[in-house]
Amino acid sequence: MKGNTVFKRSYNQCLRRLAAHDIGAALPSESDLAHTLDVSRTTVRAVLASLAETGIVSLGTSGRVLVRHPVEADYFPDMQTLSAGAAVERRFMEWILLGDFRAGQLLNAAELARQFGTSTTTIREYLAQFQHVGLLERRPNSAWLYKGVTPDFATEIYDVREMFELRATRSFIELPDDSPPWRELDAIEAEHRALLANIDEEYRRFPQLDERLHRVIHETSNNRFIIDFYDVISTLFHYTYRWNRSDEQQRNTVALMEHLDYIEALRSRDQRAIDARCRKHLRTARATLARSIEFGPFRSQPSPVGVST
Amino acid sequence: MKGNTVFKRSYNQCLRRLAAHDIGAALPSESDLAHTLDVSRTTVRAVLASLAETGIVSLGTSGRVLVRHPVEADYFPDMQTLSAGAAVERRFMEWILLGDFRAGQLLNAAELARQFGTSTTTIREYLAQFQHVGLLERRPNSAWLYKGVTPDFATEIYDVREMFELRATRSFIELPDDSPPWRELDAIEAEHRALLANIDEEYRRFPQLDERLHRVIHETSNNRFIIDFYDVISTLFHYTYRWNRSDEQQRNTVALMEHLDYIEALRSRDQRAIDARCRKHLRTARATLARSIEFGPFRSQPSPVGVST
DNA sequence: AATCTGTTTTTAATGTAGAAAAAACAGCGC
DNA sequence: GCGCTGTTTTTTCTACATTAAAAACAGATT
Repeated sequence: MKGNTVFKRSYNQCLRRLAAHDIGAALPSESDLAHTLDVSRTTVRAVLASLAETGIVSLGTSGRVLVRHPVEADYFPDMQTLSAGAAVERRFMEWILLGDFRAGQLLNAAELARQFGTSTTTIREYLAQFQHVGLLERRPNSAWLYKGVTPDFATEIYDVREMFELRATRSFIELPDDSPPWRELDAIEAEHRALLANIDEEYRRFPQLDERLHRVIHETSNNRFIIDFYDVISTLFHYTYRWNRSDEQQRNTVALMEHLDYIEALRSRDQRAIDARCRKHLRTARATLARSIEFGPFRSQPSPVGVST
Repeated sequence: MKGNTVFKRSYNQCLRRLAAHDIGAALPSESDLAHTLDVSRTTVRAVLASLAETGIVSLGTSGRVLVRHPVEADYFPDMQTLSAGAAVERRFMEWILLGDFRAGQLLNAAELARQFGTSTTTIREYLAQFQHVGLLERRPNSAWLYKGVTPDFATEIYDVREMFELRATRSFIELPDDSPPWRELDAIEAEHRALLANIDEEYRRFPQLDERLHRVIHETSNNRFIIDFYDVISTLFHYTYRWNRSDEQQRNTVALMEHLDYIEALRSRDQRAIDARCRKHLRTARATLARSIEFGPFRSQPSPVGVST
């Protein structure tokens, strides 16, 4: 039937909020909570009922009142707070990109469902979505084909990425200096310098910063296709990044410097300079991905499940 | 449960082939048929069994033999030969793009299922696919939002289209003159001239020719993202084309001429000329879409309410 | 040995059911 | 009127069941 992950997530969120309240303080109204937790009042009521049952809140004379602070054991495990679909997405990405899975192999929906502990319906829905990442191909009335993160794939995705990012810089430099994206760029630049100053310790923070820089640029494009495509890139790189950890600090340092050059070019608002710096950085990133593909995913835990040839 | 559309489609295909056979002639082997119809032998056997039952073939001394030629009544209606998913796709596109449906409206899966005569599962799977066309937005645990074919949408889709098509011309002109895409271009050009010579009668054939030209160019890109995107464009335009039929012949004539210029530029392999002609044509096409949006879909199915003006 | 056909086993497509969540409704207090 | 809570109605989500189609298996025929 239907999992109650929304309830569990809301319950946990609610507990976190209550931790800041004083004992005996009155809780906000149901509609209020519904709005802050971004769920329906129906769910809020279920949460409140459950909290009352656990004895964390109780009905005082004028509304609900906090009886005791929540402890660690009151929370639901984090794993259970992802919706079935989101859970499948994560497990699937890890399985396909970090596991022992080769281009050209066929996927079996029933097998995956068993392994991930969900129904085939959920698996199917997710696989269908995943087609658009370009890694899966559906063969009607038959299995799914994994096309693999091959050199061809890298070329294709980077060709599009370059077009889109260059285009996005055009809209970026149209914005006034005091617009939110430029403010964000200031912050990003500052973080770059901070990170470079302490690169030996913190070089692992690079991917998160990289994502932030490229995303703020893409988002100014105001183009849903460009932004959606960046979501694909972002997800993908989150996983392929782990394939090759050799020279990681060295590579991140280079990329950070390229970012600073790129940012400087953006500030100059000189299209030619921007194109040059952007292209240069993406060339480096493309080469990094190409190397990662040579390495391939770690073979730490080969799983023979759901595989056929 | 599961529709038998594969069976019906194969049955019809089989009948079409038999029409060319002589009475008494032996049929090909099962595996042979399975290969030519591109289905499994299981399906072929079901078709053959059904044909035997209808008396169209019978088991002679040495294999199956054609008894009588099929007549019109033997075929299944074409409508039934689309898989549930494909049928929903078509009905949905017609409903959303040709029907009275406004940007910002919410879609109700159960309602759609009832209206289309399928299950909610099928509807859901299709709606999920449809997100990436950029016209629908999913709101978890709630309805789907139709974002509408708005001027913004037109701008966004054409911005990407222009980038992609220009990029595709780069790979196109790399190919040798005698490669299949250039052969196809020759054929397309010839059809353009033939159509222009008889434009008064045949101007309605333009969309099909337009699709052929742009597709052959996009496909040489060898980039799955570019090709997938052209599928989106192609589907979309197939429907929005019907929104505005004023000056149709005039508009098609202009577009055909622009195509010929574009083709000429491609032959010259001069990038600058190609860019100019391609951009010019896409500008025209973009303006046509913009005009269509002004007209909107509210013409094909006049509302049953009130009197005509 | 290779190809054909008859049979059995798997797997994907899709409808249905039931729980969770949202949305709508209704009465109450101010 | 406005916001709050209790109740009822819809709608989405997801497990499961069932059938169509594919794939695998096996004997027969050339």
